[in-house]
Amino acid sequence: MKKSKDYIGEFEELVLLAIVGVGQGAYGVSIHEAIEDASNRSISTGALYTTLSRLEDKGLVRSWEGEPTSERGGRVKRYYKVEAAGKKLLMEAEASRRKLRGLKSATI
Amino acid sequence: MKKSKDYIGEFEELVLLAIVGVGQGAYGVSIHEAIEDASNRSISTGALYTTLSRLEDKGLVRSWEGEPTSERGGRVKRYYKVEAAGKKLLMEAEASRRKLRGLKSATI
DNA sequence: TGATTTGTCCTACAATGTGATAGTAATGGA
DNA sequence: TCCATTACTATCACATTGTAGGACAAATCA
Repeated sequence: MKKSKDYIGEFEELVLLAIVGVGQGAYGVSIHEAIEDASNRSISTGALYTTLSRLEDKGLVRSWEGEPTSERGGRVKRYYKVEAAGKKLLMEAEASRRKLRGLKSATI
Repeated sequence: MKKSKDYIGEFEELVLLAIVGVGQGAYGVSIHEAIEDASNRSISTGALYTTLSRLEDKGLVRSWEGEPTSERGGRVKRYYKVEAAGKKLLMEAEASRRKLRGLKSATI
């Protein structure tokens, strides 16, 4: 876990939000699906796993392996959970935008 | 004006929001100040101008030179305004996040 | 066994984010 | 008048993020 900067990138934020949103049982495929649904853009799985691993390096998410299921091809899943540090950054990102939107001339 | 992607980066979004928020008379220094105030992090001017120029290349903002003022050192300012395409991307970014936050388990 | 399915991970490159630093035009005062 | 000072914009080079395209792994089904 590397020391993290004090903010997160655009895609990193989507990934964190997706993990929180999916909740229990968030893993690669379900996270991927949540992001594609919400953003209407297609995300390569490579992009997702790379980002997940960077987020973990920075201590913003934690992951662990589950049990293999008995579905066909039911390979072991890696589950993800957002750490407190990750939630804090999510809130800060939102707060910054809210402040800017709150300026007198903001109309968006 | 290059063809833009269908989303904007984290800092780009702050810059766009700041321009909208500052409104009439948004220029380098006032935008810089708005972002630092809202985000509680210090932004180098280089980062800002580089980003402004990229946003303009992508057609998301427009800029024009103002008149020199009569203040000491009152050099010509370059004013900025967010174009419709920029506002659209701002709304889409917000919409994606809102959808993710709206998932059943979202608690943030 | 081997084709198929569900999943994860790696690699290489593009785009974005950043500090450091330079440059330009105006003013004010010795 | 000329230079220090002020207000601002701009460029460079490098770090960090974002991304596609496969490769790889393990389980099931026939």
